[in-house]
This record gives sequence, structure tokens and C-alpha cells, in this order.
Amino acid sequence: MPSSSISGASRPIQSGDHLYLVDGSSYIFRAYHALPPLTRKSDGLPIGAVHGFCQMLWKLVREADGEGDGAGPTHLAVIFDYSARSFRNDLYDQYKAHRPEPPEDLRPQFGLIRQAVAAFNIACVEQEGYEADDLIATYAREAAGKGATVTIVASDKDLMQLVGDGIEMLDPMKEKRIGVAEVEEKFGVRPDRVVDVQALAGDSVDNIPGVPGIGVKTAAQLITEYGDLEALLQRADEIKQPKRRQNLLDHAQNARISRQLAELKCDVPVEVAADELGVRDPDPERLIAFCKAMEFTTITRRVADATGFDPAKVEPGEVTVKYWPPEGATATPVSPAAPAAAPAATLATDAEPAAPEVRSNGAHGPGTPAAAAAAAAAALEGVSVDRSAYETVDTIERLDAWIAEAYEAGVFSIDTETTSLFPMQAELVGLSIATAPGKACYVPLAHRNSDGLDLAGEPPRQIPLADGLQRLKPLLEDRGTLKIAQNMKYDWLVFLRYGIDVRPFDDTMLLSYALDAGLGGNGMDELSERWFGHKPIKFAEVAGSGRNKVTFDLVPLDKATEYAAEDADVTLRLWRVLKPRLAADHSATVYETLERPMVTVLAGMERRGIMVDRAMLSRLSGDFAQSAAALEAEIYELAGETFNVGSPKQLGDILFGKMGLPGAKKTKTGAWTTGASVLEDLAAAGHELPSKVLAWRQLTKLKSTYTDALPGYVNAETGRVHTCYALAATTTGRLSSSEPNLQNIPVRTEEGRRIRKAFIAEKGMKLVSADYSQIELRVLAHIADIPQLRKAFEDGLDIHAMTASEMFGVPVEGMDPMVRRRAKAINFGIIYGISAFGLANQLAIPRQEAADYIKRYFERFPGIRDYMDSTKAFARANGYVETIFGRRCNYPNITRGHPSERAFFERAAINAPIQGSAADIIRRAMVRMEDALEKAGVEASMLLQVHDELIFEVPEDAVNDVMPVIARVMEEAPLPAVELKVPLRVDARAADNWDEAH
DNA sequence: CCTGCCCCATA
DNA sequence: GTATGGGGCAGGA
Repeated sequence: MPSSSISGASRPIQSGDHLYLVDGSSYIFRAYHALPPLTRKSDGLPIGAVHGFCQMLWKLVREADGEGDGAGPTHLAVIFDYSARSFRNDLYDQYKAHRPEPPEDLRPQFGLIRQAVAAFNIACVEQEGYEADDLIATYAREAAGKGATVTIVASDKDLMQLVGDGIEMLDPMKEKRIGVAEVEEKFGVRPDRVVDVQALAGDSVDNIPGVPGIGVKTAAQLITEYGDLEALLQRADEIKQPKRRQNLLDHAQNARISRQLAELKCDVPVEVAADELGVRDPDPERLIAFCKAMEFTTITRRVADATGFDPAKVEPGEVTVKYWPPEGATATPVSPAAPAAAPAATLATDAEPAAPEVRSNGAHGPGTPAAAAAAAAAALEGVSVDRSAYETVDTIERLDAWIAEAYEAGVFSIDTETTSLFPMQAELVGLSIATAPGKACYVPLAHRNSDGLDLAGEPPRQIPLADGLQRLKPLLEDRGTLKIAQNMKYDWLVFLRYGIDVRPFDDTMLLSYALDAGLGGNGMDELSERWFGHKPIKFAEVAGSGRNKVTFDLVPLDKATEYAAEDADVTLRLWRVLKPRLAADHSATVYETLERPMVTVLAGMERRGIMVDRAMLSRLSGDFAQSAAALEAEIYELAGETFNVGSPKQLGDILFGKMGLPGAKKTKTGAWTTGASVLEDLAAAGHELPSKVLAWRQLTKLKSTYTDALPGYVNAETGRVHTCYALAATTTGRLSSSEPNLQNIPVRTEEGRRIRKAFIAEKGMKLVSADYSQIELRVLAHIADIPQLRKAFEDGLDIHAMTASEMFGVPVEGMDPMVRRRAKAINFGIIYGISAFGLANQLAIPRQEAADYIKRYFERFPGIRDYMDSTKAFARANGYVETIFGRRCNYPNITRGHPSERAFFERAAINAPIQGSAADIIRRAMVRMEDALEKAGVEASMLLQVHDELIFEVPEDAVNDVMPVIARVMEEAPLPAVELKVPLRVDARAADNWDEAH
């Protein structure tokens, strides 16, 4: 049988009856993301949508009075889509194409909802080849034709064409009635012309093409003017706008097909007649059994109260949990430790800070979470950015009005304007707020007037900074109002310095990063362009650039308002597009546990900064300059002429041109290669000049990049260096550090380590450095599940020596250091997605020999090859890979481009789960660190992170208490989300400076 | 003054 | 062979 319909009571529909038709399929999707996630207590089965559905059904059933006075239902049915295909696919094969699979935790609820309908004893209709909407249309028209009232319980805009003549809609989430007026408001035309509008505007969710360049607004205007679609298409050549006219002429056929797709079928040969949909009383025992099985305590009690049935007498019923629709061809994730359901399980068990509770903005349409996200994007597409509509708020009254508006909205975006890009020295100049798309303002707080002579004149009219902040503080700290910013870490730090602790918040940059890492930048201008095709004003356009650049407090208020309010406006729009995608993309846990909590953690670290010994750096600078000058003189002598040693071009000419040394290689641009490895080869061959150049380069590098540059970053107020961590800069989840970069402070050479010694603790304090030992190899051993590696880490062995012993069959005792070095290079190579070429380069051995090593390695560790092959295959099939915590790293170009480029992305994809999982682990440790230290009653401040190392500043007498706490938090960081198959080990040391602590 | 390139510091 | 940020040079504005 092509359907599984169940009829209700037999009762011919007549005038005065009231038929309720519930759109079950769209309800499920809608409830899934509109309602808070809910799981069955006993086993974690996701049941949020089922729960919402049952509450709604119970309400409807209670209203049924069997009398038909127009209020409660006399007839009631829940309608479902039977399958994805319908007659519309024959009209247009792309119809509803690109629909993503339903989310994992929604799947079992499809079956459960059908069982709920049965438990309520309500008619349930689904029919092959027809969508729920067509069945609803058929029943609705028939019943209305017989004089009955019809209520369609749905919010799907596709059903709006049915409204009128006794048919209305009821939005089950907002409990809002949708009549002719509401439809006109939405589509700009009467319900009977809705399909014409849809035919022109198209629909990205259902993949209905429409006519390019025409949205709902334009479509409504055209239909109103020309009457209907056919008339418009006939007279399209009368349209004045050339582009629009051409599009209508070119895409007329598309529009006609779109209309057929949008128009609902009112004459479906229904298998269950409308007369068979009469309301029946539920069987209380069966209903209670179902509710008990689902562990719905409140509904169980209500049903019991209403029916007088004692729930204690009823055993929980049997419910069948099925993953429906059946699992498709979705590939399994790379990591055996991260099965598809891992993110959901993580949510249920992980004791992480929960998302702040925020009122839904209700802006999402029906459909899957992904479709909802697409709908949110589509809804924002038509709203153009109108900079002239922004308000400059210069009175307390207007500021209070905006604050009230923000409270009312429950969520708003905010952006600060300051005098500096460094949040630690930025002074607040003003701030902008947006409470809805297009509804934004700028509040100047500390602007000055430039009179053109670079002298500040009378300030413009504005609210004094202190007064403004005093008004805003309660709002910014209000736990019930969500603040949104693009790169909140900056604004959060600025506000903190003015005594305001902004929370709760969302960050659109981090949302984009959690969702789309690797697909492009996450800066606001780029996101605005990507999502809205809109280019915001550039900072340089309002503040100038180069020598003409002024601080923002000198920007005139009209310009400042346009720029600042637009940023807030765009940020809010981005949030509306990106936030709904978290659920759809299963990235909510990554965002909530690995991204958002990092904002305040990193802000704290940046604020504390680290002390550097400027005198020591200055002495070093002098030393380096002297040594470099001496080397320079020797180099000129050897070369027989003076030249710029720092110019690779000139150096190449000397070495390979004038002196005719061997081993000359070309770079991409045709210049001589003068990289370190080339110079080392020459030096090893006994040439003096190259070895002097190498030494010179090292010294000048250390001098220019570190000893000269670092003092310039010392903050005048704090006397410390405050680096800036980027949370969303890498594809793998690592942080990056800049201004200055404190993640590449030298450590390998003795000269370099002298720079490290200049990073010191405050008097009476020590620096504690705690670093993970071999974390990436441990992660690899876990992911690829390599028995020998697991055993070696378990036993605390020297992992490289063990690898060498396995590969070359030599005992670890008395091993030749060269043999161990080779194994070490291979181990690192594996992490980097090894190639014979790269390994040969690294070890300076022939390519064939490197290939033999790799072959031998794979023979000894076949699991590694399996991991690499399966990861590559997964990345090629899906365009992304995941870490063990579900962070997604995208590689969209892995199947495109030249073979060498593809090979590059393949290596990156092999590396990303390893590097990324390690990055996730240290993020988890950092997020928990402050609380753990506080709970343990020990004092310590986290100052720096260098990928696998954390640096703290600790009072001398607390050092011994602090170190075990730090090590424990770091070693246990993966728990409880992931239990690694290998132990993590952390080494911690304390000293007066970073070099000795490391 | 900006950009691409080369080179090099870290994990 | 992975992931970054940054300095100096050189060429084109």
C-alpha cells in the first residue's frame, strides 16, 4: 500500500462544522529549532519536537466539543509528507533539490510523532506522490465548499494561497491567526494571487527558480499592476526597467513552471474522505501509556486530570524508535572516535556552560534547520541597507528610547568606536546599536571637532561619556538580553576597562568560524559581501588613511553615524543568518564549548599581558648589531664588494653569478634560491661566505623581529606586553597571536633563547610553563588507534626511539642518535601528511630512500595508512574533515585544481584532525582553568598560549600548589566528551623567566 | 603607500 | 610534508 493513512470517525462535513488540518511534517522541523532541545531523561532520546507536538494536539483535542460552533474542531487530521518525491519533481527535476538530510537528533522524532498521532486517536493522512500541502488543499477546499470552517495549523507560507472563504491558518508556534490581512501583509497581494508572486520571486528553500532580480516586493507590485502572472508575461515588453524587462522575457517559461510548482493541487484523489476525519475521543489508557513512555510528566498529569484515569494503573507503552528517513548515503566521519551522534551525546553529558537563554526572535521559517537558515538569509536579502535611516543619538531621552527598544527586542547588536585598534589602549569614542535589520543608531560619547588646523575645536552636541555608559551598563550586563558583536573580544575588553562586564553575548565572527572555517575570511566586510552582496563603508573612507588618518573622535558625526550604525546593522543581520545554521550544521557544541567561552578567557590573558625586561632587550639589540656589523665586514671582504646582504636578489647574484658556486636553484619568479637549506649545503661544502650569511641572517632576524620590535609593544600604563590572540584565523582551530606575535619567540638556538630570558615574572612571582608532551602524536595514536603507539605512551616510552626500534629492528638501548632522528622526522612527517619528497628534503636523503622509509613505516603501522587513506577519501567526498570534538575544517578545493594543489589540500586534510583536535584540547583546558584554580584556592593568572603550552604568572609561595592543578586540568581536558585511548602528559616548570621555565 | 615575494621564528 | 605572523626588499603605483 502506498500510504499509511488512518481515518477518524465517520461524520459527513456540513455547514457549521470546523475542520482542523495540522501540517505535521513542517511542524516537526519548525518545533525542532524553535523549541529548546529536550531529551528523554532515562536515555537521552531527543524528544523536543514530539513534546511540543503533543502539547499542541492535546490543546486541540480539549477544544473539540463535537458541536461545531466554529471554535473547537469537529473534524481533525494530521497530514504528513509521505516521501520526498511528488508530481512536482516530474515538472521540474530540481524541485526541492539540495535539501540536506534532517539533523541526526531529529530523525527518530518523525516516527515518534506518528505514534503520538495514533495515541491521540486522531486521523493521520499521508499519500504517496503528494505533499502534505496538496492533501491539505484538497480537504480544505472540499470542506469550505460544504460551508464548514477550516483552520490549517501551519505557518508554511506555501499554504497561504488557500486563505479566505472560510479557510484560515493558525501558526502553532506563535499561536497567531493568519487571515487574508496577514497574507496580504506578507505577500503584498490577495491570497488568490500569492502563487503569481511566488512564481516570480521563486523560493530558495524549495528551489523554485522564479525570475532573477525579482523578489517578493517587486513581484507584488508587478502583479498588482498587471493583474496576474499571465497578463504580466504577455505585456512584459511594456516594463520600463531594461534589466527587469529582459529578465521577464528571458525567464517567462521559468515563471510559468514556478507557478505550477507553487500552486497547490486541490483535487488529490484522497484515500480517506474528508467525511471520515471526525474527531474521536482519545483512549485515555493508550494516550497515558504513550506519554509515560515518552516521560512527559506534565502532559500525563493533564490527560489524567481531564479523563479521571489513574496514570498509576498504566504501564509505559511500547514506542518504536526508528531513524527515519532511513540513513542515506551519508559517509561516516573520519574518526572512529567521533561517530555521527557524537555532538548530540556531547551536549547531553558535557558539563559545560550552557547557552544563555534568549527569547527566540521568531524570524525562522518552516523546514529543516538548514532551510530555516536559508530562509533567514533570503528574508534579509530584500532589505537593503539604507545608511540615511540611521539615527545619531545625542540626547539622554533618545538614548533611553533605544535602550528600551533593545530590552524589548531581547537581542541587539553593538559595536564600539574607539581611538585605537589595540583594545588595551583604546578610548571609547562612541557606540552603535541595531535592534532590527535597518534599525540602527550611533551614540557619540567623546567626539571632538577638528577645525582643519589639527586643533580640536568645540565638541559636537553629544551625551557625556560617563552619563551614557551609566545608562547603558544595566542593559549591557542584563542576563536576559543578548548582545551581539562582530569580534566581541575587542568590544568586551574595551567595555571591561570602563567597568562594564558585557554578557550574555554572541559573536558573529565566531559563528561564521564555527560554521565555515576554511571557506573564506570571517571579517565583517567579507561576511557582508558573502551573505548580502553588500559592501559596508571602509574605515579608511571615514577616517582617512596613511598620513591623513585621524582617530575616530575627529570623524564628523554624520559620517561616523553612517559607518558605525551600518556595522551594527550588518552584524545583526549576520547573526540572523548564521545563528540558525548552528543546529543545522551540528556546530552548536563547538561554538558553545570551544569558541564563545574563549572570548573572555583570551580577553583576560590579553589584559594581563606579560612583563619584559626592556633593558635586557636593549642590551641584546646592541650585541646583535655589533656581531652583525662584524659579519657584514667579513662578508664584503669575501665577496670582494659591498652589497645588501639582506637582499636575496643581490646575494644570489654574488653567490651564483659572481662566485659561480654550485647548487644554484631557481625560485618561482626566476631569482636564485638563497634559503637556509641552500646556504647550509654550501657551508657544509666548505664555503665561508654562505655560513657567514647564515649567521648574519640569524642575528638580524632576532634583532629586527624581536629585540627591536618588542619594546615598542610595551604598554605605557601597564609596562607589559599585551599580545592579541585571533580566535578565528586558522582553518584548524589553533589560535594565532599578533602585535606582537608571542607564539614564535625563539627557543632553538642559544642566541634566540636570550630573548626568551627577557620575558620575566613580576617581583615576588614566578612564571610557570606547562606544556603537553607529544600531544599531536598522542592524538594520532588515538584517532588511528595504533596498538604500538598506544602501548608506548601507556608505558611512558621514548616514542621516537620506539618508532625507530619498530622500523629498523634495533633495540632502544644504545640506539644510534641518527636512527632516532630519522624516526622522529617520519613521525612528524606523518602528522603533516607525509610525502617522500618532503621527507627526503627534511633528512637530506634521496627521494627513493625516503619512499622506502615510508613504505616500511606503513608496513609496521598499517593503521596509520588506513587513517590517511580514509581521511583523504572522506575529505574528497565531503569537502571537510572533523576533529574529535566535531570541529569542522573545510577544504572546498580538495577536488579542484592541479594535482599538486589537490595533494596539498589532501595533506592539509590529513593534518587538520590531528592539529585541530590538539587545539580543541588546549582550548577546553583554557576554558576550565580559571574556575579550577579558583576552586583549588590557588592564585595564578594565565598569560600566554603557544599551541601546546600555557604560561602562568604565580606568586612564589603558591607555585607548588598551582602546578599540579594546572597539569590536571590540562591532562583531563578532553573529558568527559572524549575519552582518549592514550594518556595525556603535561610537564610543568617554574622559574623567573620564560626560558628557564620552558 | 601598497603588494607580492622571500625568508624565517614558533608549534 | 601541517599551521601561523612578521620583517625587509623590490616593484608598481
